[in-house]
Amino acid sequence: MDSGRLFCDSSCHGNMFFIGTGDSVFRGPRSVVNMEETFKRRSFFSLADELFDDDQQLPEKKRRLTPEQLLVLEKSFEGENKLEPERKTQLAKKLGMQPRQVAVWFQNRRARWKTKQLERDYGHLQSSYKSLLSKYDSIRKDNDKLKAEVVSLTEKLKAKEVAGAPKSDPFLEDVAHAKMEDRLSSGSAVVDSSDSYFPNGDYVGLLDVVQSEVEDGSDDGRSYFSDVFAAAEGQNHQEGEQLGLWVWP
DNA sequence: TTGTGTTTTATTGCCTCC
DNA sequence: GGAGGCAATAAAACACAA
Repeated sequence: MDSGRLFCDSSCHGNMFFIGTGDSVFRGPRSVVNMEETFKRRSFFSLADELFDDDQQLPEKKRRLTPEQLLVLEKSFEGENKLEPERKTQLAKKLGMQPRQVAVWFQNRRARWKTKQLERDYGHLQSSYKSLLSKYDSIRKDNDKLKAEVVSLTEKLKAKEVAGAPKSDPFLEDVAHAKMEDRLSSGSAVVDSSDSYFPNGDYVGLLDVVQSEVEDGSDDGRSYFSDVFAAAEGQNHQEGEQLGLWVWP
């Protein structure tokens, strides 16, 4: 058996060298300059003479931490996920570990926590997006419905004009115009022949403008329902903050 | 038993902060 | 410039299906 022999053959990986054979190998940096430093930094085999016992057996394999050690480390991590030097030393002493080992455990634990957190954040964002999308679809449908009503009423007004309806009072036209704008901007304009603000008025121009804006895409629908989107975004903002997520400003 | 995928422990190199 | 953090990665340990 060639235990303890330093070699670097085809089994070398990257910048590593191996001591020992088969399953029991000790890996360290290939660089000779760094060897001594690396031996000092080793956690399980922190010094070269720790590698082998008196019987010249193979070095101890990398071992997992005991459940007791993990429990204490987890509790400590729960309290504070950053490790100040004093706490590191205390934990190492208490658990019979190298301080470096404790530091590495915290580092890896932070990495695991970050991964889980990203997964959670992704899930929350996905559900927020779905909820917003469904609200948007519903608003879009309402908008389509209103557009259809506008078209229908426009046609009725045109027909009435052709039939020779008398011109209305210019003052009443102004009032009706203002009311129409108000109802359109609030998104609540439901107009039918029995409840019309414009018994004799000519609002084809106004209606054409509204209709063309919607059709040519110069308005994405949000300007008509800005309050709804603001509410949805506000809700999302609140939810995001509650969940500790990044939220748009 | 063995092959394969996942988790855990550890190293390296780079970056930032004091 | 040294200490400490993080991302990327290696490899042992472990889990599990075939």
